[in-house]
This record gives sequence, structure tokens and C-alpha cells, in this order.
Amino acid sequence: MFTIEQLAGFVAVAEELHFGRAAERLNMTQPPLSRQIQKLEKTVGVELLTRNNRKVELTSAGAGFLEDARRLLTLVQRAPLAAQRVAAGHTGLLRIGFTAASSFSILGPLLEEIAETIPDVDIDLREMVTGEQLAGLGSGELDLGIGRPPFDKDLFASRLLYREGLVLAVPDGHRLAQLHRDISPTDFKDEPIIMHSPTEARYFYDLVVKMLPLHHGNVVHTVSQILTMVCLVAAKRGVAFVPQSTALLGVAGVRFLPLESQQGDPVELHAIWSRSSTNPALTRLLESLSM
Amino acid sequence: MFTIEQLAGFVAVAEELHFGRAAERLNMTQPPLSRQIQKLEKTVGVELLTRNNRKVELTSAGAGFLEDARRLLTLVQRAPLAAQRVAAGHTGLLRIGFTAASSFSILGPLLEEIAETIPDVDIDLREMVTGEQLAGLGSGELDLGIGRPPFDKDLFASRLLYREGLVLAVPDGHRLAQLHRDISPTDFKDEPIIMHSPTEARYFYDLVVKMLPLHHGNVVHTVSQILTMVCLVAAKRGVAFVPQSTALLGVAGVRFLPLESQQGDPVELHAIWSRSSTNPALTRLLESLSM
DNA sequence: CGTCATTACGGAATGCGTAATGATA
DNA sequence: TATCATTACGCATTCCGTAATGACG
Repeated sequence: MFTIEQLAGFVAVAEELHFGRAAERLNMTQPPLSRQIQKLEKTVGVELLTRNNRKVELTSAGAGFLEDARRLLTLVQRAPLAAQRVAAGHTGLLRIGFTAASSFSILGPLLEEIAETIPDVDIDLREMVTGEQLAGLGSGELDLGIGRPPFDKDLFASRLLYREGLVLAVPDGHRLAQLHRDISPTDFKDEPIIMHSPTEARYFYDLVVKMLPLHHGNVVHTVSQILTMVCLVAAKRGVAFVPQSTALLGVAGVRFLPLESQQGDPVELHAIWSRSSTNPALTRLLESLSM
Repeated sequence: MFTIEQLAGFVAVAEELHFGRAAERLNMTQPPLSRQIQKLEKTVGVELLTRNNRKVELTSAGAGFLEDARRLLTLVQRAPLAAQRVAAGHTGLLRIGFTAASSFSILGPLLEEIAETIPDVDIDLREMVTGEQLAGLGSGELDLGIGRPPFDKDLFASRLLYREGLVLAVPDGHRLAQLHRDISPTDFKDEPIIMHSPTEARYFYDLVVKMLPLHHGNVVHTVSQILTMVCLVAAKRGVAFVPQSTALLGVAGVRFLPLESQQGDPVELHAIWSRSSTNPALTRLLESLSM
């Protein structure tokens, strides 16, 4: 195998067509340069330069090899720089998983912020529920998740991105929409309810069950996605508890009514990442976001 | 600067994710491989692999660098092969100069033969008069010329490609065309003649002057290109002595009449090349053509 | 305690620079 | 004879392999 130094030597000689000047350019003496070229020619198996002690010329094969040598050398120079940029988090790839509901609210502004912070990092976006996000983060297939608790605080770190209230989604013209006041549990005790799936949307299920006294007999549907819920409400199949930001969707035929007696804004959305992550782009993003 | 062996070692470890197996694949022991990776990381300035004595993993920067390393290694493998192919004349570039007149006759078949003989060699075709061809051959800007004598036999070698007769080009309906026999010098002693330039088309000028008794007073034009002559004949400006193959052009309004008393076919077309040429594609072509 | 990467060490090979040689115009 | 590539030679460095060490499960 030949050496990168040999390639550099060959390019210098090919450009100067003079061993002495080439050696000077390379900060060395002629003899080792001469030997380098000889070794290079031996390993390549071809005479690259014709040199009759008075004139140095490229052979046809040498002219062709010169192009490859230049390509090789530029790549040799750039590869470490590219690696350094990746290591510094200035470039690379960030794979982000997000819940469908998060795209109604925080995802857009967050992506803008990411684009400003690490503009040269490629962003790979995948819609997935929180459970899938955690699996991806754990296996290294994902760098950042935008999801909801709970998750293992030992394995994952997080940052609260967004906090909002829960509202009641009802069809347009529904009798509760006429009240023009906050809705209390007694208001919907006889209403058909479109409920969150206890497995696929565990966060919302637990939240609603904990916050509100429900008659489980009123549940007419169990679904996993907020968007599906809103569609079913628009189809007048019942009412549903959804995060406030769902109103931003602008689905026709649905009204969003405030609920009384909420302590703070109970619906949380977190940025979640693996504590064992080594993606420098993630590190850099998190450092910038925490400022 | 890092080494190609280091790159190969890194790629092996990155693929195996195991120093022992990688070393085995490279036919070496683990310790030097370990040191190679360490040196590589030091020169690149980045940790490429995380290795906790139990598990080897690529870092983000390492994953990026791996791609560059693979590119580099394939180029390292291919560059010598490409150079060898050029040296063997199987590929490369052949720059051919040809006279405009030669394109009427031999150029097409010759190019076909070249394409069969050295199919992977790029052909660079340039129309130029013989004098320019010789200059190009001498300076190394041209590999092969298709032109006419005379040229320095010490500097250039040649091969007769084509030999043809001289004919008289006359306008359609010209009185000489009615004779239906070979034309003798007395037939055109009073005809206006379109003559070759003694400088730019010296070969034809000398040939015509040597072969035929001309009244120089009859010369109405002096031009350097056969094609121009034929156009002037078609425009009824006079008659001209042109090589037989000019008839292949099929210019409307021109007839070509045989001349009497020609010894053989006096118009020669040669393939000419520099004796100091080192283009292996030329060598290979000439070897094949001479068989 | 077994596996596997790393450090320690001795010997061989590689590669530089200085000096000498050879070849060309 | 001058120039310039090449060979000769001595010395420092590099690098391999074997052996020892160390860390993790």
C-alpha cells in the first residue's frame, strides 16, 4: 500500500516538474522525495513520471493518477474537518420523534428554534406516540422525543417544553356550549364520552381519570389520537377532553369549552432524551436551549 | 497525517465492532490495531469509537468519518488500477487532428476502427491543417494527426492511410463535362482556375504544380480548403483540382472529371505521430493497426 | 474468573538527512 | 562543468509481535 505522504510528494513533483523545488515545497530534501516517488510507482505498478536527469514529465498514466491523487488528498484534508464538525455538533443528524398532538402547538416554534441553533444539522422527524419514542431513545434509533410523562428518570432526562389546560370538546350547537361558563363535572355526567385509550394514550387517560369524576358507562369510544377524538366530536358522537392547543387545529363543527377547578395547566409536553446519548448535535442543542 | 492502514483498521473495527475480530480480518494482532485507532483519533482530533473494554461503538463523528474512510479506501484501491489501465492503453485520451478534406473519405472508417481497437479510450477530435497538426504533435498537444506530407521523418513517424487520384471539379453543364473522356492539360489551358494556397495548402499546391502545366494567369482565386474550392466551383467561378474523395461530399452543381496521364494515385493521406510520443493508447492503436 | 482492550518492552524495518555518485547538456 | 536525480550510509523513529496489565461483567 502506498502512503498519503507519497501522494503529496507525487502531486508536488507533478506540479513543479522538478524534484528539487517540490522537495523544498514539502520542507524536505530531494533524496527521500525521490525514494517516495519510486516506492509509489512500485506499488502502483506503473511509471508515473519520466525523468531523464534533465527533464521531468508526466506519463499518461501519471496524468490520470494525478487527478485521483488530488481527489484523495482533498478528501484526506476534509474528512477530519467533517468529523470535527460532527463532534462539535455543528453538523450531523438529529432524529426527533413527536406526538401528533405536539404538532398542533409547540413543534413548529421548536423546529424554528432548532434551525436557528444548529442550522447545519439534518433533522429527521417521525411521528410516534410517547411509548415508541422511549423505545427509540433507548435503542439509539432516536435522539430526541417530544412526548409526555411518565418515563424512567434514570434512563431519560427531560425538559418541560409546554404546559396547557384541558378543555372539553363538544359539537357546534351543543347544549353545554350555551352555558357560557366553565363546565363542571355535573354538566357532563350524562354526556356520551370519547375517551383516551388507557394503553396507547396512557398519559391522557390517567390525567382525565385523576382530575375528573367519570361515569365509565358514558364512554362510547376509546381512541389513541387527539385528532381522531376531535373528528368524532365533529361527527357528534360525543364529547372529549383534549388539550387546549387542539383548538389551534381549527376543525369545523367543534367548540372547546373551559373546565372548572383545574389546578394550573395539567397537560405537560416534554423534550425527552436518553442520558446515554452521545450525539453532539443533541448536546449542543440542549446547551443552547437551557440558556 | 494519518495512514491508509489506519483507515483500513478503523473501517474493520467499525464494521466488526470488535478489535479482536477486526485484527484477525486484517491479519495482525490486536495491540497494533489498538494503537492505530488511537493514532488515527489523535490526528483526526476526535473520538471515533467509544470502547468500554466490553463494547465498541461508533460515535456520531466516527459514523461520519467511516463514510469518508470508505470512500477514501475505494479510491485508493481504484486509482492504481485506473493508472494501470491507462498505462496499458486500455483507457485514456487520444487527441486526433485531421484535415477537413480527410473527413470526406477516411476519417469515418478510421474512427470506427479506432473505436473497435481501443473502445475505452476517449477520442478528442480537432480539425486543423497539416502544419498545425505537426506543431501540436511536436508540443505534445496532439497524439495523432491525419494529414499530408511533407514532414520531418526524424521527428515524426507515419503510415499511409489512403491514396487517391486528383480530379477536375467543374460546374454542372460545363463544356468540359460534355467531352466524356479524360481531361488533358490543353483542355483547361484557357479555364479560370481556383488554386490551392501555396502556404496553407502547400501539399496540394506543390502536387498540382508538379503534375500539371498551369498558366498562372488563369488563377482567379487562391484558397486553403477543399470545401471552399468546391463551393466556388459550384458558384461557377472556375474549375479546381481536388482529390477524388471530394465527390463523396455530394455538393450540388459540381461535376468531377478524371484527368489523363496520372501516375498511380498521387494524393496521399497519412496518419502521423511523434516518435517521442508516450501515449500508451497511441502505442496500442498503432500496434493493432499494423497487424 | 473470563473476555477483551490497553500498556510495556524488545527487535526489526522504515525513513529521514548528509554525502557521494552518475548522467545529461 | 553545472545541474539535478539517484544511490550509499548512519542515525532516529516507527511499528510490529509477545507478554503483562487492567477493567468490566
